[in-house]
Amino acid sequence: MGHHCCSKQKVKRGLWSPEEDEKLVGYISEHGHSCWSSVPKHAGLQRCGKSCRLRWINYLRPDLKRGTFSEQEERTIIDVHRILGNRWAQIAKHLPGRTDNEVKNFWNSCIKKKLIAQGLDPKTHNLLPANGGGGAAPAATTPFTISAPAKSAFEVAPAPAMVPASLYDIVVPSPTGMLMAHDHHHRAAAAAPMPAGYPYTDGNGGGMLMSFSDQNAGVHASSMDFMNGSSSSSSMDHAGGMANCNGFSASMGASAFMDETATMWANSVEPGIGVVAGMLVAQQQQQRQQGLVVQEEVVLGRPPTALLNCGAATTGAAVHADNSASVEMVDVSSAVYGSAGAGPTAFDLELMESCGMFCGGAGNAIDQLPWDC
DNA sequence: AACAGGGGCAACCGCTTGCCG
DNA sequence: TCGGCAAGCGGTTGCCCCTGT
Repeated sequence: MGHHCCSKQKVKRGLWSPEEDEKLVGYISEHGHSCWSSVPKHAGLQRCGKSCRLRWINYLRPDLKRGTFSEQEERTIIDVHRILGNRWAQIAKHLPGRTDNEVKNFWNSCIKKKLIAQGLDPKTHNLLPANGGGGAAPAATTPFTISAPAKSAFEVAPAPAMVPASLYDIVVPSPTGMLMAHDHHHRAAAAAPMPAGYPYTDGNGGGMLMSFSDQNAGVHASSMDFMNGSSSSSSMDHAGGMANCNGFSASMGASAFMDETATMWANSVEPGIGVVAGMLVAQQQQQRQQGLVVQEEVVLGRPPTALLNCGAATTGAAVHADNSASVEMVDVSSAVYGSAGAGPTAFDLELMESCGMFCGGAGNAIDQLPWDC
C-alpha cells in the first residue's frame, strides 16, 4: 500500500538508485523543497513526495554525519533517552548531523542490547529485576533517589499520595534560565545534614540544589523541551499519584542541556509535605550567546503548608539573599504546558531524577558499569 | 563453496500535529 | 469550528551483507 499522498500515481518504491539520488539532490539544491508533494514531479522522479522527503532527510542532506557513532554520541543518546524515552527526533537534535532514523536504528541495533546485557532495562534505564550482576542495587529507583555524593543522606522521600500531580509544576518567570528556590523558614527538623560545600546551606535549611552546565552552548538549539507527555517511565508511578502529565518545557533563548557535567545535591523532604519548587532567572543568556560555559542552578524545596503562587518573578540575587520571600511558586495545572517564551513552564521530577542520575556521575547505574563498546 | 541465521540499515506505514482556507 | 492537506514522527518491515557452520 502506497502513501495516501501518492496513491493515485504510479510510484517507485524500494531502494533509491544513484540516478534518483542525483536528481533529487540536484533539484533540491537548486529549488529547495517548499512543497514535498511537488518535488518528485519537478525533479523527474517516479517517487512520492514523502519518499523524497525521507530520502533527503535521512540520507542525502549535505549536513549529515555518516559513519559509526562515537562513544560520546552513544552516551549522549543514552542520557537523553533516559529523559525523553523513544523520542528520536528530540534525541537527534542533540547530535548534530545525525537523524532520528539513524539514532533509532543505532539504539535498536546496538545500545539496547548493550543495556540489556548490562542488566539494565532499556526503557527505564533501571536495573532489571532479574539482574544477575551482583544485585546490590535496587531494581528500580524512586523519582527522588538522587545519586549524590553521599547517597544515603540525600535520598528524598517519595511524594505523598495526596499531592496532586499539578503541585509539581512550576512557573518559569523568564526564558533565560532557572533556579529553583526553596522554603528555608520551614525546613525539616530532622533534615539530613548538608554536605560540605553545599552552597545554599546558610539559612537554607532544606532543599535540593542541582547545578548543570552547558558544554555545547553553540550546539544545542534554542529551545529546551522536556515535555514528556506520555512518558514511558515507570518511575513516575512512585511519585505519589503524580500522573505522567508532568513535564518540563522551557523555551529558552539559548538554552543549556543538562549534561554529564552537572552535579546534584539533595537532602530530605519530609513525607506529607508537598514538594514544590521555585524558580529564578539566571542572567546568563548573554554568556551563552557568547558561547561560554554557563552554570545554572536548580533548587528544589518544600512549601510551608500549601502551595503559593507568589506571582512576581524573582531575580537571582533575591533568591540567594532571601529565598523564602521570593519563592516563585506555584500551583499550576497541566494547562501550563506548551506556553511560549517566558510563559509558565512545567517541571518534571522525572527529569530531575534523570538529570541527577546521569549528571551526578557518582551513583549512576550505567556509569558504574563497564563501558565496553 | 554453499547455506542459514542474524545484524544493520534504509525505507515504508500509519498515526499525530500543525497550518490554512 | 471544521475539514483537507502536508509535514513530522515513531514503529515496523524487508533487504542486503556478514559471519559461522
